[in-house]
Amino acid sequence: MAAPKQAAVDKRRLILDAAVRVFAREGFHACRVSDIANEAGVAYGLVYHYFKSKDQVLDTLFLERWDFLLGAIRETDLQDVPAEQKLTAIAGFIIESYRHDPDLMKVIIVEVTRAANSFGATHIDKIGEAYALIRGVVEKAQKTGEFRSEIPAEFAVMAFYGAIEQVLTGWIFGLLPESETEYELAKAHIVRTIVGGLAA
Amino acid sequence: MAAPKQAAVDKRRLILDAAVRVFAREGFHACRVSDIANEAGVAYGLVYHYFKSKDQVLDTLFLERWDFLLGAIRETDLQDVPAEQKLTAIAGFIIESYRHDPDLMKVIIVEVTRAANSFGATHIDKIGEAYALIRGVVEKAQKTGEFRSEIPAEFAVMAFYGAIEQVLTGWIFGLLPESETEYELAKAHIVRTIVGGLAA
Amino acid sequence: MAAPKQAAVDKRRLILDAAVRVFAREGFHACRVSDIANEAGVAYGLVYHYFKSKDQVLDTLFLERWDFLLGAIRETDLQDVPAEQKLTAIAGFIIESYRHDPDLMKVIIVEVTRAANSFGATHIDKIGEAYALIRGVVEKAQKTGEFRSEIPAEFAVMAFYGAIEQVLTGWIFGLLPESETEYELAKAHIVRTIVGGLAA
Amino acid sequence: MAAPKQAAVDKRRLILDAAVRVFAREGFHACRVSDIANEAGVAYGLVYHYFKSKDQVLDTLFLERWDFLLGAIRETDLQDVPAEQKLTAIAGFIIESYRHDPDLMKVIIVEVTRAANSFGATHIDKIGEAYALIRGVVEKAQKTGEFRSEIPAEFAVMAFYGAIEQVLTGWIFGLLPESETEYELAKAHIVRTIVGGLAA
DNA sequence: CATGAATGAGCTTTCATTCAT
DNA sequence: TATGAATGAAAGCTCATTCAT
Repeated sequence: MAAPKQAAVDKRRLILDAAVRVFAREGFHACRVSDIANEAGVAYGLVYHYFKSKDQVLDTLFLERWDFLLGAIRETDLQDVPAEQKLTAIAGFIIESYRHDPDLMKVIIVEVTRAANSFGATHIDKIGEAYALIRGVVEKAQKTGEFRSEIPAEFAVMAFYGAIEQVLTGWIFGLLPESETEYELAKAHIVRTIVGGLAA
Repeated sequence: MAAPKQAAVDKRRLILDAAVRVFAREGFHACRVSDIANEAGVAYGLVYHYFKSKDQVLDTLFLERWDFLLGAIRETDLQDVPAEQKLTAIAGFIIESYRHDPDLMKVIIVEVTRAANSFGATHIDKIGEAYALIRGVVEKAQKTGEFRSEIPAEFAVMAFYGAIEQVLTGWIFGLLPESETEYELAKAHIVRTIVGGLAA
Repeated sequence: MAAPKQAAVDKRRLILDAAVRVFAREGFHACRVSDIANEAGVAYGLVYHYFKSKDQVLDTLFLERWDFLLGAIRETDLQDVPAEQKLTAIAGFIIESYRHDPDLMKVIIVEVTRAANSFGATHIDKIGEAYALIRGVVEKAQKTGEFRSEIPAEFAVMAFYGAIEQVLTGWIFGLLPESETEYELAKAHIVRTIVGGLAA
Repeated sequence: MAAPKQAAVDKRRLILDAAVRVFAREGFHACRVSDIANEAGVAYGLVYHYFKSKDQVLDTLFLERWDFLLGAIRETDLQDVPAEQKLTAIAGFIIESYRHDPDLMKVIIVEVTRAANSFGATHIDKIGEAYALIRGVVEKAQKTGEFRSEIPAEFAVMAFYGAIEQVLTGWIFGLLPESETEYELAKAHIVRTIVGGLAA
């Protein structure tokens, strides 16, 4: 799948990037393949030259990013630092992903991660892999006594990941203010909430 | 718009209930109106006798349930109990909603609450209302000193609500075990995580 | 078909009159049977109590009026007056019909008289009857020498009837000014044009 | 919008020509888009590749022909000949249009020119333009004394154009005999009637 | 007579996908 | 590679008509 030629312009990349914008703006179901082609400035037959179907375009976008995320989590997990710091790194990575390309994260959350009847089902294993990795972090912390064992690791993971996705959803829906500062604050606040708790 | 007659069988209700099952099983976009009619055991056109469009069926389902949820949160907020107890009540109500009708909550979360480009946008105000009510609970607790003020209320709300939705998502995707006991544990764990934190 | 009871209100008549307004306003194809019922203030099942179908409503309206027109032409033809006077009477009758109920004449012209593929075909004989009667007037005038025989009677009839229908069409489309005076002038002008010609 | 390539066969033209036959045979409302596609021997969707809707197919047919008619009238008006000769040319052009493509003229008259509630309303300006041009011819003739001023030009136009349309309607309904000779005679008779009058 | 819930065939339109060039 | 004309299945929606009450 690596770009076979790296021509003047990589049309395949052009199409993928255009698809992100179109999926984010109109939604996967609402948009047409021709919208993607128009956005990319190519004939829409070309989309089918590079991808088997409209679905495969989204699959590609998701997998590219998600594998990157899994890699980042794995790497983080290898560090010899407190679990809290690891969770901060993971939350930070996801929020940086959003900061870097909000449209892509919007598409991934809205069209894949929560789409239980379509892409969410297709990629359930990949999605579960992320949860499993984070659970590893939590479980280790519980063993070392950094985290209390009272709360099952699975629940802890869901709370942690759900909090992140919800903050992103808040930005996506315009319900939470967005700015460089807000992004930074979000990283800290999420982990502080989940790890430290709201109680005084 | 309420059933004007309450005949032998309320066909309108029959259609709504069938729609929940069909939307949950196949997804809103993937299913056809005829699937709903078949599931309800009524003629195709009757769906359009009671509802203006396929969209309106989902709108109706969402609003019915969401207004009920808003009412429950408002009522909870009136109680003179600690914030933690209020959050437990709210989490409890949502999880009970899921226990009572998992299909309906699946549809609401998957097709509305996270559907930024379609129904989520339509019902953004209603959705935001729920967040605002929960924020009220948190802010009051911060004023009384029950919760620390360090974490902005908006973030706290997102963490709390996101954790709940994510647990539900875990059940929906089959990534989290489901049972009567699990439902009960979930209520406690979520609030304990958000309020008490994961740290030992 | 005579009103069987002549009740407090003749619902059948109510429906017919409502149909005229609705057909005129929205067109036969564009309107729904329920529009007629609403306009008449009755349940739309009642339309089917009095009429076999939507088509039959228009058939009834057309035949009622057209038979009246045929009667008027026949009567006119019996008079012992110059052909010009007869044509004036016929044009006068049609224009009076329009003045009395513009909606009905609009419906008859737009939905029947020119509707070659639907009601025009159904009622072709009735329509042709009118032409035949007028042709009789012209032919007699040609025999007596009042009209010149150069122009075949069929053409003369088409010119005469076409001129009238076109003036009505002008009113219907709002391309010709409408007023009591205009109606009177129209009667005279049409016959003067057809009989006397435009030439100085 | 003109065929950009002029391929082996111009499918767009094929569809338009097929539509004329189908509209004429079955009527605009009664026919289905698939009838047009079948008649043209193309796939269903191709109609929508070239036209936005079924309506637009008829719009296109009407405008193509009507603009041609307007051009012909304008050109005729520029000639320095008696008004009677101009009217003969105009009537001649319309009748030639019918002779050349009876189906198209049938469609234009039945589905547009008299369809007060649908296409007639849409194209009211274009239709009125034709009347205005003819009125110009009449008014000039009235100024020069060729025509008498007694009859308002608007009425004269309606009589003239109505007579033509009615003769065409006669052919369309099969109430008037059709033949090459008849077409020629019609041109002369119509103008002779309107200009010379029926009176001896 | 009168009602309007219930039916379902049939329509227009959309759009992912194919394929000849 | 690149194009966009061509395909046709599939879906939402309308509405004339029926019928139980």
